[in-house]
Amino acid sequence: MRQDARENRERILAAAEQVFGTHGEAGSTEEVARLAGVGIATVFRHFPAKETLIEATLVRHFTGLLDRTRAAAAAPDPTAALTALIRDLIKHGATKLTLASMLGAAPPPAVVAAAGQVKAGVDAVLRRAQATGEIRQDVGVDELYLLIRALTQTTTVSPAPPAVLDRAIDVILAGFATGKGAGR
Amino acid sequence: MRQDARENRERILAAAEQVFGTHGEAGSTEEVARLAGVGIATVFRHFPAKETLIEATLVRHFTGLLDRTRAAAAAPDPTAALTALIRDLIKHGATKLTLASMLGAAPPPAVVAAAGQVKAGVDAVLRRAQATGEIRQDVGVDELYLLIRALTQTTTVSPAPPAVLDRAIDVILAGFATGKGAGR
DNA sequence: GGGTTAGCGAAGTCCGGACTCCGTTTACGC
DNA sequence: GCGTAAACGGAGTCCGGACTTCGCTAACCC
Repeated sequence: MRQDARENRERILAAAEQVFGTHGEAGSTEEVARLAGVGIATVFRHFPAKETLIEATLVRHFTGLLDRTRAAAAAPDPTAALTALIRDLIKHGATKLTLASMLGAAPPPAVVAAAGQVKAGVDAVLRRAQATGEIRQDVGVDELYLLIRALTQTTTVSPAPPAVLDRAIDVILAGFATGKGAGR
Repeated sequence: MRQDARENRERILAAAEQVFGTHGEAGSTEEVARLAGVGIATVFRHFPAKETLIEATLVRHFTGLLDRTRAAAAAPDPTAALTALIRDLIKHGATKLTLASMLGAAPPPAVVAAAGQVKAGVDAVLRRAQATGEIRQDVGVDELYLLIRALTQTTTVSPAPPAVLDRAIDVILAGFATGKGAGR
């Protein structure tokens, strides 16, 4: 592959993350092309269909999340690492997880695999924190991941004031701490 | 207004809630018409633009939520009422709150008003529960409403297993209970 | 029960966005 | 530098979905 082609591909993916992240799948391919500074034909040469472009954008995005998750797994204090990871995923890393809802019921295997790796990474961080006894044992990564996804998605669609989001995350963290049975 | 017109209007709104709730704003007007058992022109006669239809659907929906909220405000045990309301809004009542994200940055005043009433209703229930001392004082309705919206939206877009959702709600409820400072 | 008119549905028009064609440009090996 | 083929961009085509038109149907009033 020629070097300019490689560069364009990267610029298209970056533009796509921006556009689809902001407008959801309603974002148009032409907008992506304009933002990337290329012609629309170039977009379709690299990604034969809009769906392909979305898929590649998602995989790229999840790969970025995976890096953050890996870093958390290696941090010294397990519980602090977990809470920091939760904040991190919700506030910075996962800005465009909304994308995940764009493929509906049948996401392509590559995306499922990438998302699964991230979830597995979060699971590892969670278990390590549970082992310290500071985090409840009776909840698993499914619940945590659901909550992360939910807040990420919602704040992406309609941003909440940072202070509100912070306190909402506090509530979740308090709910995950030990010292209280199942809520009710 | 003639009686058949009124009936059709109601059937169209019910169909719209179904269609837009399932497919988001990607749902087509034609689909709504088919589900309502009327011609597409009838839909446009009652609601001159798709946006108008969506707006009316949202107001109708929020009105339904308001009823549930009012009922909770009148229930005997404040804390039990709050937890039940949270579950209720997330699991049954708010199935299509996703719609709320459909109008983007500038929702029509009627929708804002309807949503505001619901939020005020939730606030009343929350304050009553806080007065018992069983619910943390350092969080407000903003955080609660954000979490409800988040879970509602996410589970609408990609349903989570009921057991997972239940436990996730438990975590939130535990986070709202007193007996632990701000999470961290 | 008959006239009137609000209300109806099917068959359109129109537009925006996904995708293609083709003449031109430009990176890269010699 | 120059030939060549990979890569490009803009001007299309095509389709699906929002909205309109118009001849017909049937509720309501008397």
